[in-house]
Amino acid sequence: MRKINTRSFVRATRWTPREINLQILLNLVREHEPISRAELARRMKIGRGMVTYLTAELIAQGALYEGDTVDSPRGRRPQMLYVRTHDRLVIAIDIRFSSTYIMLTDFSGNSIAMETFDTIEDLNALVPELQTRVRNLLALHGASRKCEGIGLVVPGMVDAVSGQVLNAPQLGWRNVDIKTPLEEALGLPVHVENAPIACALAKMWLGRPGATVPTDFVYVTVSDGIGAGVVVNGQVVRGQTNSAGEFGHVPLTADGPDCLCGGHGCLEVYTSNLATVCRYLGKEFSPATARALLPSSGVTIAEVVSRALAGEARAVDALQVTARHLGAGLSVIIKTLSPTQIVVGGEITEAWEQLEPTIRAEIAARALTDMAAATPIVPELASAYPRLRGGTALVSAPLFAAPKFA
Amino acid sequence: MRKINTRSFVRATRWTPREINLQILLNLVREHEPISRAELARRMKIGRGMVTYLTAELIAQGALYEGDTVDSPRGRRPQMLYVRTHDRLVIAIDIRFSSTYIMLTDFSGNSIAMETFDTIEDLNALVPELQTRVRNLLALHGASRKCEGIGLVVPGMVDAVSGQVLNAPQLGWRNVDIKTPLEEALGLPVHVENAPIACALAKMWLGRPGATVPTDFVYVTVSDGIGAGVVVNGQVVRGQTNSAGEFGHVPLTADGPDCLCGGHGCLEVYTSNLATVCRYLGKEFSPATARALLPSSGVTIAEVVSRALAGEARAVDALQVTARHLGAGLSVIIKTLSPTQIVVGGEITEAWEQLEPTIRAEIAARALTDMAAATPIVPELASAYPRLRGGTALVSAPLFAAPKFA
DNA sequence: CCGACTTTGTTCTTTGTCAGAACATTCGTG
DNA sequence: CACGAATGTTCTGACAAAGAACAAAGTCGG
Repeated sequence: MRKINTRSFVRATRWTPREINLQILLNLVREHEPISRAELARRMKIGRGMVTYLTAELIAQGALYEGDTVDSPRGRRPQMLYVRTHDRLVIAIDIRFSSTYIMLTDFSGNSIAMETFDTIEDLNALVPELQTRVRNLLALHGASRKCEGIGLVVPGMVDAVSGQVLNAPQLGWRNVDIKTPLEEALGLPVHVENAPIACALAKMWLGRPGATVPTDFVYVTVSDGIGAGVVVNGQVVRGQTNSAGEFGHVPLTADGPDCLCGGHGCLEVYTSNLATVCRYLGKEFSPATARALLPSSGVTIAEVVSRALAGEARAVDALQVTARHLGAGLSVIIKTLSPTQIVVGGEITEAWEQLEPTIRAEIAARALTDMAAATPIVPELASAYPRLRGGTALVSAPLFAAPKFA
Repeated sequence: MRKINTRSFVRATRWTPREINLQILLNLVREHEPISRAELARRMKIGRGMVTYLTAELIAQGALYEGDTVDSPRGRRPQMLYVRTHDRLVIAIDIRFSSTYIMLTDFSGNSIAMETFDTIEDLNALVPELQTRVRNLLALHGASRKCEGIGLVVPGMVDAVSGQVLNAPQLGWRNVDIKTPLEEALGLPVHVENAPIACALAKMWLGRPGATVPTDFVYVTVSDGIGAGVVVNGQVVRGQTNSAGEFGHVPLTADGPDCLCGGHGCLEVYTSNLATVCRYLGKEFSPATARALLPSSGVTIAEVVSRALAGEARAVDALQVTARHLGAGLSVIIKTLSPTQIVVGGEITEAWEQLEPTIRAEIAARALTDMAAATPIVPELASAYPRLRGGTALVSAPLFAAPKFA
């Protein structure tokens, strides 16, 4: 039950049913590809004539294409329909604290080529660098295929409407508009988004075909900070100030270690990668000491994880404590949003077999109901490049999204 | 950007634009009443002919009615349209721990008559009692007006689809189906809903005409427990298990007092009315002692509030501590959902002038951004009967909700 | 090999709504 | 009292949805 906003509604016209049904059809093909017109007609409960009509338009638009006919037990052999993905390209860019990743993918997120370079914080240097690299990538691998846009993923708050980066502390960016100069430099539409939200979008829109895709879930990223992309009713929750999902700064204790946010005992000071590495090194965690200590120590979270996997007791213990606090944090999410699942991303997921029992036990101990205790917690490995997949989703998803009416 | 759920979509038909535009029209009348056809045509950017056609259908349905013509500076005098509310009745029922309230209202929530009786937990006795009382109310005040349904508000989790009360600890109900027997007894549709959600629905659907109605907010109820109704994008968030919004059991400290939920240091053990009264009495709070102590002490939360308003230091202090913790709890809501406003309901709001500065200060100290710190916190007085208004909204809102497509 | 049957896909006709023009109504004004 | 201006109604054309009829392309059994 949704309330109509009488200040910004979209009135239906004579072509509205067409728009809606085209979009439903497109999504049915996406999720059941390959699929025949007759099967689509059955699923949509419309006549085959209508399907012919609608598919013709989508094929003309270049959204679908016809494949071969396939065998059928009897009767005329159906002609299969596919979503056009392989010759529609997307540039996904993931800007992180130390490195920036650029990936050329097709429309469904398959990687074609990837590059990395040291992150450049200065916009005046970054944009030309991106410009040459993107042009090279497209010249080398683009062939005759068209690039449909750029998805830029940033570790910080992004304004959904303008695409401005409101605040990205790791890059020192505040109210930075990278969208406009990049669009001018490359002549392609640029979509900018916060990393956890982009990861959530990838999960929702680029799931493996056939897999049940959740429409109510939370994607929690564990890296230098803790972020979350919240999806409710198949829609991302941004909140009034684009700052929804800051579960990293929910306090677990009133008197815990100080946090950069000004609070104390935030989830982040117990479970961020910085905190885990500090714990491994046997040092008290504080944001200041962590920044100073870690680079000099030469120990990274990946190192801690691999030592834990190798069985080193100190590393295992450090991760166990992280898991316990993470479980406490996730149970806050379960209590407040009751999602159908929680996806956890970040380097520590490589050691998921060690973490999971502890996380689950912690959640079970704190859950209000049995069903809440059983909320699936799903790891996503860093090797799947979730942020870059998110970049692709930023460009491709809008073309599959539900039209907005009323 | 919403994802289409390909397992449960609603296909558009030839009548879809009509359905959508009828609903937009109805809502425009609701919010701008009285309003003429010509004005509606301008607001919807359609021809006046279309408006005549659509309003004729709504008038035939009994959703609108024509009022008098009014003066205009020049030209033909416009004929005003109104939403039919005064002769469409709703029975709102609020079942609470000690008392049950029944209110007969019109469609927009105006009270016509009200009754109270001691709550009966036994369903076999409760349903006949409600049956006779509702029949009497309708016979006395109903006149020739039609009652459109019953909105039943319950302190506990309710399954959105079946209307079953899954768990209402204050009433000792577990998987209780009150909807079916009540519908059979009275021959009217019955809508059952959890109290904080019902309050949120009332806020969204029965706001004063002209007031800006929020579509992203959280309604927090402070009573024997802490509950919350979460509204995102104009839709209530129920979560997988109808247990979203349990902010009352978010822990503020890891080692605080035990809570009934099995956790420790939950928001509820610091800010519920039981906790506040215990604090006033100078007793350590625990759920068991509170239940035992409070009835014998004879002190209620209303008493503590009125003593605080009279300036009694102990009462003022008890409420200040509650306010401090409540501020901490609300800042969790702000961080995780970033709503455009938070509405606080419950007896303690009578002392809002004392509470507000403390709550605001606590939120400001914990907020991540200036805008988050400025999130409006709005009190709703118990004297406005928010739960009963919620009961009315349960019946009337569905008739104004946006149709679901794609 | 051929006709009966089955299923897919296309084309054509009917139906009903949207959209906009034309028209009727009702007021103020010179 | 004609005229302009605004509101409200009616009429007509255009066009998409719905569904029937038809064409296409296969299997199967005799």
